[in-house]
Amino acid sequence: MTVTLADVAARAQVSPATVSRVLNGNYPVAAATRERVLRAVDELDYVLNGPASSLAAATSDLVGILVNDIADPFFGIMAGAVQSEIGGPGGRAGGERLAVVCNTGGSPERELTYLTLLQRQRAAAVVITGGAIEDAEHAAALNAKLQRLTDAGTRVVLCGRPPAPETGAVALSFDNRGGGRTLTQHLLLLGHRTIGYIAGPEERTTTRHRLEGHRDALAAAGLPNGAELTLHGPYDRATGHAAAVDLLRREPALTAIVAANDTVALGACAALREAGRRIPDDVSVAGFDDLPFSVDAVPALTTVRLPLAEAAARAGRIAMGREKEPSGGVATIPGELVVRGSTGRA
Amino acid sequence: MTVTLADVAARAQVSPATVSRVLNGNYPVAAATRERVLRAVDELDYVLNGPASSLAAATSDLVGILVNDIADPFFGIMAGAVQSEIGGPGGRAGGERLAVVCNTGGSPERELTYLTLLQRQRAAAVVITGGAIEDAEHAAALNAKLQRLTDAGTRVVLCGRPPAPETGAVALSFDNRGGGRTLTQHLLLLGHRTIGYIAGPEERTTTRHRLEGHRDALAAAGLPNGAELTLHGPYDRATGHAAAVDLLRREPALTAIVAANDTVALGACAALREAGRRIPDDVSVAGFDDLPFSVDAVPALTTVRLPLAEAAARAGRIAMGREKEPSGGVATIPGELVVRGSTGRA
DNA sequence: CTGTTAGCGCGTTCAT
DNA sequence: ATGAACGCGCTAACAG
Repeated sequence: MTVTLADVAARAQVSPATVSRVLNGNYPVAAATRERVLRAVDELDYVLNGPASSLAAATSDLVGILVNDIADPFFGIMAGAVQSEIGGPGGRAGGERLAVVCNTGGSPERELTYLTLLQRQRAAAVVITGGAIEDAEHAAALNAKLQRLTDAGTRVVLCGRPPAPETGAVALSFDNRGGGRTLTQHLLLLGHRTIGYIAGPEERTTTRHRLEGHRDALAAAGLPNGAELTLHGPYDRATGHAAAVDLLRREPALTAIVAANDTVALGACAALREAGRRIPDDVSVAGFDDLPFSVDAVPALTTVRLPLAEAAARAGRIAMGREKEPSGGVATIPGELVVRGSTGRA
Repeated sequence: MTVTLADVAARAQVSPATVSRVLNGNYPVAAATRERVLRAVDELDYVLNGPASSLAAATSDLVGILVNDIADPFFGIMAGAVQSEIGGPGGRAGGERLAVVCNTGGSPERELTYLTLLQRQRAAAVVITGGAIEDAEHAAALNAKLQRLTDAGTRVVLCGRPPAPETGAVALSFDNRGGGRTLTQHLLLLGHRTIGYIAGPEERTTTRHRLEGHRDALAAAGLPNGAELTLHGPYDRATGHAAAVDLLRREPALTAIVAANDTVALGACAALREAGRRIPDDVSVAGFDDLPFSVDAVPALTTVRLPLAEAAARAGRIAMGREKEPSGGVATIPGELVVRGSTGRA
């Protein structure tokens, strides 16, 4: 049979309440008593029943982390950073909180389903990473859900996505638009005029903002928005490869390609090499995010660095109430242009 | 106040028991009644209380996944694959199970702590990824913990680590030794005789097995084991970079470097380039794992492909009881040599 | 500082 | 096919 708190109490000759207090460390207990209790716990190999204590306390030690795809370093880095901040003192039962990582695959339905599941678990907090899906119906459903979560006392932090006004959720957004603008300005400065753009999936804030930044820069230079040299696709290598092939076919004279992110850029580089184009001599290539492998690309990738780990760590601390929210519940985190070998003069 | 099962029951004019049955779908309920109940659930925005049902049912919908570092694609890929298999029908309450990802950072203490935390949550299953730490004391403690988990009905699957005999845990191990041997054989065949080896951290099964395979191949060719050209370090880029610099200093005449994994290999490549050595003309480089970025390295990395996603998916299915265990509870998964541009004739 | 008393919300017998 | 009653194991008042 499974050993319970009462068993420990009996063995330590104290009341169940005292055992609970020792285990949670929330109330003062005499050192001698505590010692006796801990010994009993040890001797009986007792392990607290999480569901039971969550039920009684009406809160759990679970923290949800929503990601598109945990296998993608972009999300893996953020998930790891959040997790590193949710432990430590402050929680019940030793202060160890558990991270529930939910792969939404970018699906609105799964996003909502997971939030319901986390609500069911009475999660202490939820961190939602990555851009949002731009669909009015889904946005309404999502915001309603966020509202309900925050009403129930679950702290919600958005990391890398635009604010969700009136929901009680805190937002740490990346300045994707500014980053996109800076990147394209850099290329324009190098003399590029015919620039292909491999965008992310449509209907996503990240995609739209980065693209808008690109077009902002183009417009500021008096150039057309290059819509006919803009292709969309998932944030993966295959997209970059296929799109680069396509771009080369459409416009053999292009001198630069901007990719939605570093992974896509890597695919584009491969296609360029296969087509016999030298980087950056014939075609410059730029990415976004500055994922760890980007510095080791050959040539190293020019990109926009997003402080993923720092931002996610901050999101984790805010979710735990260990850092105060930004004023207005919203903060915009800038990206930083990192110029490396993959871009050069046109 | 939070709405409970009883509220739903009242609104649907049925007993709480009936609502429970509808929600869990485990007992027959008249279609009309079910309809009424579901409508009430919807109208009240009712969300099941997870802790309460876990307490009553003595089991939860949580599945633990232990990883060294979720930001490392090696682990991210496995975690994602496990998660993709733990949903679906079979569980309670809609069959959706939640993945609790635990970053151990390779620390034995954290490994044990997380297992206790998962035991506390009454996790339905636990998948432990990556190699084990070779320390008798820790191994004993770990095995005892695994034993207790399996005794309590938690299914435990080891993915990418050697079996833990007598614990009730199923093991899907990678043939790191065979992979290491094959890789070094490949280099020997290309005429390399002075080979540097950048191993992983000491005291880890993965490190030891890959290194043993390397030495097996060396021995079979009648060569010394090359201990003086073997360096240890964490599985990261910095290790690869620093070790390659060191190796070049110790043995300027070396013609090949084998790295503990692809990430380390990338760091070594960078150091080699900085030192003016061409790959593979001057020095061949090989990695291990075949992570996604390896094909895009320049030159593309020769490596040993491990079917991470497939193995982890299988681990997930076994953990859910949806696939039968391998005979004896142990399966060895082979790696596959992938020859690309980073290795050439000596 | 410690013991006593009530539930927390649900699943599951047993009846019907 | 449905209802009534009990208990899962623990925490949180309230006493003392």
